[in-house]
Amino acid sequence: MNTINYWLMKSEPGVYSISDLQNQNQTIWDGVRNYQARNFLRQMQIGDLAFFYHSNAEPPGIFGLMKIVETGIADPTQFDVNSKYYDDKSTPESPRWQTVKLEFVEVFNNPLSLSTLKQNFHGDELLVVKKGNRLSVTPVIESVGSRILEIARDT
DNA sequence: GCCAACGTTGGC
DNA sequence: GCCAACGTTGGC
Repeated sequence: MNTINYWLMKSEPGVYSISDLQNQNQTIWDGVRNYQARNFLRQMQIGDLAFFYHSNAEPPGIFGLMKIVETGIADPTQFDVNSKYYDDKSTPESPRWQTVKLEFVEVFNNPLSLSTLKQNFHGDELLVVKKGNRLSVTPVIESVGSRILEIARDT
């Protein structure tokens, strides 16, 4: 079966924003150092769609869409002694942190701020609106994902 | 394996 | 800047 999954991925726009991805077209999503988030990265399939969420932003929310174009990439920053994401327990033979390559799809006409998301979805439907949730990579159930797309593309 | 101390995330 | 809600670390 080749079902397309939806994901939500957070980044602080001051560090890396949807505009940065638009300019670059593709990026490796590096720097994730949380096991639960990494496990979701491992589950991603080529062709899956991911919402780009701006955290620590004004306002926080979903601002665009990207697509997974490559999976199972060893995060290069884990081997870089000068990176803040360096992990001395990880080796190239058995890397601890895997990630994906993403391609820009679109900037949303109607971004969905966190408050808008809270009006439309509950915490059990969409983890990012759940109080206390800090995961930077989360799955989005399909019906919620397509509803977000509808709202985001509405003109 | 427990859990206190500490660090981080991220909304407000 | 505040602080709630986590996750991680390390002594025992």
